[in-house]
Amino acid sequence: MPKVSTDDPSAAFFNVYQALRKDILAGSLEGGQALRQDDIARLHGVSKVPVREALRRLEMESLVEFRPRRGAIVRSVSDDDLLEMLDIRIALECRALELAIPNMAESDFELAQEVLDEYQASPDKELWSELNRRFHACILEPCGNRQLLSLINDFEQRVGPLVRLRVTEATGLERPMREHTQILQSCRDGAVNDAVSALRIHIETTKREVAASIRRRNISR
Amino acid sequence: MPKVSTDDPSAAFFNVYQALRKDILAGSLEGGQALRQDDIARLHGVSKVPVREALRRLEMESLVEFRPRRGAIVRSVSDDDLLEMLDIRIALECRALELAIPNMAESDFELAQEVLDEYQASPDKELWSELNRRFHACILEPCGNRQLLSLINDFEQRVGPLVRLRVTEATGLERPMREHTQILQSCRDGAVNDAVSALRIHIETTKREVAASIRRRNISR
DNA sequence: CTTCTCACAATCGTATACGATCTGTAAATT
DNA sequence: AATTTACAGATCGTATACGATTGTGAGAAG
Repeated sequence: MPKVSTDDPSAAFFNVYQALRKDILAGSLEGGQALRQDDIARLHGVSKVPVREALRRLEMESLVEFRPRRGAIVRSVSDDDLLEMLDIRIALECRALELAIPNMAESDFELAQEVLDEYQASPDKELWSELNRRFHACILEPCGNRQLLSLINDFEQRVGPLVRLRVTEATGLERPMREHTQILQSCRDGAVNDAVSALRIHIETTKREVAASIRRRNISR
Repeated sequence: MPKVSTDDPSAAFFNVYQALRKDILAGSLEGGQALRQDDIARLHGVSKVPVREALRRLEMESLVEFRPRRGAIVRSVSDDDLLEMLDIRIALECRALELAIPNMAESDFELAQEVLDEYQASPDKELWSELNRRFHACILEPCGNRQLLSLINDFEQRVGPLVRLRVTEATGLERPMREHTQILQSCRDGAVNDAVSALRIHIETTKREVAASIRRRNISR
């Protein structure tokens, strides 16, 4: 018996962290909601120490906010915050693509094309956002900059669900598909500037859609 | 008697966090060095709980690394990591400048010019890096994107000291001064593309200097 | 009926306590 | 002599305990 001891060393902290993060990103927890340490601890069958570590980590991610002597609350993402994050995403993804293109091999193009084909074939709206995510990951991954890819991934996880709430349903399949195809073609051609500006316009369009959605909601109040 | 109660609420955690962060960024703690929780706790006159919270926060910043059951160590920044961070800095600062220029007022130009004048007048090498930091902050601040500025600031704090170790002494005053002047002039002209590509070249030059320094060190081993 | 005061419950932030695991050293075995 | 085993000290990760602070509701004053 190996007795590999699958027991995670600092598992308690990490489990709480992941659970809270998942719930916050999924939107199950409303912004401003108080996160009582004792409750969370009991819920996960641990004590407060790992809970506080998890909350501190989430605080660093700006997912929760500590108020002195009043504990942690779920940080609500304002409209401005969301638009700011989209601007940052433009910066990060465009740079990544710029660095990625010179490194792309034929197999990268094929992989990206497969994702687009799957996209085309999928009637399921639920899958679109996942396929969109995979396409972006696919063309950016060759950049070889792990920290950059990690940053992009973090922002995607925070921005993605919020954007999906507003535009994915409305935007349809046609426009993103056309833009993705054009980006991939420019990558194939090694046309760095064309590809980057196509990607930039692609994300800027999303940003404008989000801004429009926000505008409409604010007007109709 | 106001009895404002200057006592910080969660001061213990924050003091430890800032002290450790300062030491790590300043390089007083070598990469790989073990950070013993009990020692740090005794040193700051607190218990382990705030220490662990501080370490978790530093872990999120990739400044320390937790090894299961073996505690935390100072994360050493590899040469590749440093070059990666400079690439990210290019992405972030160029985007910030692009967003900033349309928002710049005359007073912004004046402020930036003052920094450059101070630069010119300062014979003190120690001040150059600080003035360089202030110039960058100055022209990027009008972008109005708080999260972006915060990200840029984080990277500056991590990259700055490491870059300074290698290039500041060698590069002199003339080249940065010329590049800064040109960037500011393009900003004044509202020439966004010129300003951004000048800034990009400015940072890329730094990256090349760092890469050259690394190369030389590796060859002579 | 409204507003202020005050005590009590709830919660936070941190210290202390304790089992589990790791590391280093010295004896024991091959 | 080299490698393995055994044991002790150190350290980690977490649970429990406790003072401090803040919100809250009942009762008194206006």
